[in-house]
Amino acid sequence: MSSKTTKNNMASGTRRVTLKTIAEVTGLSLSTVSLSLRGGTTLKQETRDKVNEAAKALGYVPDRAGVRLRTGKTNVIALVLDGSEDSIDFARNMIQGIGHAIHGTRYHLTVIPEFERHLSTDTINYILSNRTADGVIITHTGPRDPRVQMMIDADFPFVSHGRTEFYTPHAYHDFHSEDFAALAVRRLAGKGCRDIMLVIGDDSTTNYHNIVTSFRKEAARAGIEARIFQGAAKLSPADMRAVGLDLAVAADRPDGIICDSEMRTIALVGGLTEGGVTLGREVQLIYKQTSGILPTLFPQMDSIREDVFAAGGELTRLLLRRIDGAAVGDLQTLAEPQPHWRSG
Amino acid sequence: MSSKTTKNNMASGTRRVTLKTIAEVTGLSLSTVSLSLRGGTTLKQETRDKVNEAAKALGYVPDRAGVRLRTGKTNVIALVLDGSEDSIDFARNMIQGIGHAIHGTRYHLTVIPEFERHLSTDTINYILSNRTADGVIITHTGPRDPRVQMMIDADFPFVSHGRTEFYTPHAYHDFHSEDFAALAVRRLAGKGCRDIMLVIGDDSTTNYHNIVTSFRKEAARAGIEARIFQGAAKLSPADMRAVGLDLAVAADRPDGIICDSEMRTIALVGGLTEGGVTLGREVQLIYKQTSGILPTLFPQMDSIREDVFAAGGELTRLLLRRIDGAAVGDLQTLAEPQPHWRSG
DNA sequence: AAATGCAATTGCAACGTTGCATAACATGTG
DNA sequence: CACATGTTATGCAACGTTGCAATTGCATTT
Repeated sequence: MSSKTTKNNMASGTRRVTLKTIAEVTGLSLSTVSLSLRGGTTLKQETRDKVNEAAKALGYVPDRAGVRLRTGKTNVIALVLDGSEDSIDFARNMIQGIGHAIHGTRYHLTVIPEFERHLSTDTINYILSNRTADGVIITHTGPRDPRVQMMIDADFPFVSHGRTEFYTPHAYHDFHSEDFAALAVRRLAGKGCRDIMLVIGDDSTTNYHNIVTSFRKEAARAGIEARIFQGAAKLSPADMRAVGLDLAVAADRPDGIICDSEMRTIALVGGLTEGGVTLGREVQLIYKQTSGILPTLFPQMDSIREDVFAAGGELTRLLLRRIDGAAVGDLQTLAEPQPHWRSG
Repeated sequence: MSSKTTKNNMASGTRRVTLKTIAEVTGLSLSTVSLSLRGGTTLKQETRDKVNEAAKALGYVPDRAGVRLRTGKTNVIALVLDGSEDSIDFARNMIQGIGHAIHGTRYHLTVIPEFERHLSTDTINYILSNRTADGVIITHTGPRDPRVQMMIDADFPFVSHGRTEFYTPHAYHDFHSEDFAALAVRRLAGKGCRDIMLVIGDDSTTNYHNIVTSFRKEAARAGIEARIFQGAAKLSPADMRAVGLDLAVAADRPDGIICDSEMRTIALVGGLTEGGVTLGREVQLIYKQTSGILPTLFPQMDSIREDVFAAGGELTRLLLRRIDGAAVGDLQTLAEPQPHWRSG
């Protein structure tokens, strides 16, 4: 007479398996079952086996709401997803990387898309005050990123894709942008370029500064002319294409270009080509690549790769260790750029 | 003596605001506060105002774990993210669309990346049996998609990006692939093509069949030759490029091509161009476009657009209505293809 | 035989919320 | 004045979990 009136029905109509169910089946108390499942060492081995068996047979999975209410642990990590369009399929790769890393753990991933960058502190504030997640992953980090500041102040577990300039250390995983720029400059110099240009966007990120600094330094070392085209972030693809066209026919056309974004590379190459430039001949171009499709599009062009899938995985592993209390000093890693040089 | 030992500390050290807090502040009982906040009409207006004021002043937000434990409502929607790479930035656009639609609601988005397609029923099964979300969004739906079957059987709220062939109706939002194919064929015919080819991948989706059927029908009506290049899904971008190259130099080269994917379009165009074909001259090409970057890359080529951001928003709205109990018959919508014809 | 020590198990309260059943109170009716 | 009626507010139990304090059973020791 109770099975019909029970609220706890699953799709199939059977009652949900909770600790209570296991307790009833095994004849043990609820507390014992709970303790056993959490690996209580004071329990008899026989008891523990019995509980494990029953849990497995019944397909027990701890109720997230129960755990969360009692312990405060959400078993959720939050990805704050920047709206940036620089890198093709960045979101998919990052999410797949995270997903791969949390597979088999109790963690779920919630994604919080960001629409307006200046409101990003609201997002973080919401997560902090509502205990929405156990940890946060942010991307496109700035040197004095207010989101980082907030989470440091709150002592909340997070990891940033990108470094900062804060005195207090924090967990991060970052692309080694300095090496990227240096590699690119050396490659261009090696190909005989004497007047190179860096096309780069979004100066709000730390990577921007790292690239610019390294670019200048390495060009100086190689003794070649180095120019920077800034503010590309605000340009639409069509405008960027126009820039490429202008560049192609300019009197002081550079003989080497480094581009930090796939989207800009596509637009730029379109303009340059339309302007009559043959890439790899009159102008050498090296771009930062993440998606795998661009090498197919531009098989003759050099590129340097960041593996965003791997970055997602690494960020996640760092974050989980941070959540488990690891010292942030041990949670700082860099990914080496992977050069893809064409024809020697 | 209790403030120090309290567990419920927020980052700032202040106690978390719960119904109890409001009850203490207003001098009302916990039950009354709860009732009032949920809009209990039996309460005096004066009381309700008092509660609302206090809640606002204290910044009360209902605890998700508490609500979830008590009611079973998770306030979560789950996006099962297909690993497909056909469409550039599909994931970002979809997620942003969903994010935009749930903004201001109590819903959060969790994303479950899918690695192996044949395990997709495990994912759904997990969600169903663990009450992980209130509703699910799936993409890349097949005609007899087992995920759909499962959720129909379980009477679980979901919406699919794509239609199915099941007898039992369900909520969906889909791109009008038939119109896409028809539009494309007519455009090619109008440009004088007499021998057109459809390059299409992944025959596991319903869209595949819709496109193929419509393509054949419309070509027959126009009285032109119609070929289909199948199985493109399994080809790498490099292989696809090779296909383009082969096609360019083939004796029976088609004079018009329709491509259903951005990634394949990029690779294909690369091969065709390398083979000496000038798109828009010897061969006309129309592709399905979602990202906005391709028109910059191929300014001379026609395309037909699906707005994935809008699709994400629409899917979400349908799903939320479904969760609220709307009849599925009212939750089926199609998005019209948006032609972007170049030069008249 | 009572007391001690130890191993193994359990009762209880709490986390924040909701909804039912009931209580308190004021007002109107016989 | 006793009683019913309606309005407004509240007590209580439950959702599933955890961790502490307490209990049980049993073998040793005094």
